[in-house]
Amino acid sequence: MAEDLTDFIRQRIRSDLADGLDGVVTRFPPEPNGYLHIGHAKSICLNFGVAEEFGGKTYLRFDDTNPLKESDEFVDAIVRDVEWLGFRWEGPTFASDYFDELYRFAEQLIERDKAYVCDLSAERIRATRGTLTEPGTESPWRGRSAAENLHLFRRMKAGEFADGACVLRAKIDMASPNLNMRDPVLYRIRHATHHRTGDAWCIYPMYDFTHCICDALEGISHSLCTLEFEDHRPLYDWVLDNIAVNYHPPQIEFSRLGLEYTVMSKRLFATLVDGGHVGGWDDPRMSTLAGLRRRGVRPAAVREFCRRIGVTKSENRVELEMLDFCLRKDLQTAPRAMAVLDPLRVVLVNYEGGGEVLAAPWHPQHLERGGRELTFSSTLYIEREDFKETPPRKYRRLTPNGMVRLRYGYIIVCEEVVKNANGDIEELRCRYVPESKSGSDSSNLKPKGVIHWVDAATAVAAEVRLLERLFDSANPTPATFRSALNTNSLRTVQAQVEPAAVASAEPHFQFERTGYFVKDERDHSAAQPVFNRTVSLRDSYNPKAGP
RNA sequence: UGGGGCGUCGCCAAGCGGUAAGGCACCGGGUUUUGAUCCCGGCAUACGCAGGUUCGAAUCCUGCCGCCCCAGCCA
Repeated sequence: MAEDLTDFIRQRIRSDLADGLDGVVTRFPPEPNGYLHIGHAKSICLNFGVAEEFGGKTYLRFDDTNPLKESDEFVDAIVRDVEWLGFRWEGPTFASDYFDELYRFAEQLIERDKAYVCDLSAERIRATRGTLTEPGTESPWRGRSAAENLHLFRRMKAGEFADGACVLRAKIDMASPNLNMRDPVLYRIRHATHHRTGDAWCIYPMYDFTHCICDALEGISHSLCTLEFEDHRPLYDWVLDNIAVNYHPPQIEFSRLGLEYTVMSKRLFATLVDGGHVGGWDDPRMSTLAGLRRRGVRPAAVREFCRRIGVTKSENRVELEMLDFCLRKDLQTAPRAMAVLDPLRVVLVNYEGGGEVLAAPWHPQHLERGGRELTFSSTLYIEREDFKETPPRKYRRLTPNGMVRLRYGYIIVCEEVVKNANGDIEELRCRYVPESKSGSDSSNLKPKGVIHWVDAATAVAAEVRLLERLFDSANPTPATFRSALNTNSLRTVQAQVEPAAVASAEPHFQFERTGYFVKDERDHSAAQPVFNRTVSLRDSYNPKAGP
């Protein structure tokens, strides 16, 4: 598999390798505080992708330094999703694995007079940080001796202080134009049970102190992260420059994925889940990996998508069409079946056969994959949409006295439209052309259209979930995403499905002319079939264009 | 009006001083018992703007303009 990706990160790695770097080591470092989404897939494909391409390795490292938000449930979900995408990792490791070492480095910083225990409240720290245009002011505790700081820090660790009583701060520069360098907090007190270390600790290191050290300890050759951490790089470097480590990874930033009609934040997804706006983290409308999977998206499609969007430092908002293209491309090889989503009964007035069976391949371009049998009888269902009393321009389906071919079956001609008292069409009475049987057609008739159908006698009733975008707005923001929710994002219909699709062990199907569908991983059973529409088929029907 | 980034076709994105790749979308046409797939063709005299350097600039320099990120004891 020759890769030809030339993004700036790969260029940088090639250059480092040419300069003597002895191996590529990356890491994917999620906090286990939620499920992964497709934005994470971009990072996963990048980190694991470059390691694979350059013969290196990738750590799956959980950044679990905030016990209030993290849990094993999320660890398990993340492991499952990365595995699903098809990547193999070193570890997994946890930031909490390094709590002892981290603590020792913190003491080292104190001994070197590079960190101090500050008794200011959170509010005072904020107030004295200054603003974007004004420098901050130094904490009154900044001048404490190393010995006193060490003593205090040990008491913090021993649990002698309440949450918020004090913190450990880096001693850098309160006048730095970079707010992150104005004596950032390194450790805070949290009397909370950690999902892995339990109650062993009551002080927890902050991200900026933790991440760079974990990278160094694991020998990460390229620490790839998103753009919002650019301002943190000086701090990343400062920490490693001021402790006794012999290795200092470079942090390289790229832009996160923006996708139309969705949000890209674990926090916002959590809000949707907790607020009951969706069925859970794996709701098929969610752009979480679990949601995409349940919707019927396969890992190859996600990887293809990530390959196509590239890696740069530009802000971006990718159109949904790009994702849909990748889904269809991947599913193009799925077996075909017929399902009528909105059934309209058709009675063949001149059909007297019984037990007739028609042959249909699983895939029209792969006859070697065999096929299935379709029963045929005098009562069928067709798509309500496939009949129009007054056809629009360029309509190629059934009309009064018009003819159409039933896919893999016969040509039929509509002779009568039966309506109920409300004027709604209740059934169509049609004549079939006996000599037009698919494969042995001697009728010489050339109908303009071909439609899908199922035999009412053998069709299986199924719940089909038609999923639309979760938001009406192409760009929902944290401020607007509640009001931007699309209230019609889930439409459930009672469909009639060809029995072979239900009987088959295959989960993914193209229901001809209506899209790609998957058996719902939670709710589907042979007795009560439930399908989700992964993506509709491309539709170039344009009555306004052309002749 | 601090600091850090980014501005190439509707969207994504190549390009790294030698005269604008590719993909998605869109528009034509062909094949087709899925208005699908597949195939062929079209689609930036132009690179945020203005100057400058150069034989030559999207690429270098200067100055503007626009957009994004940063004031958690979150990551």
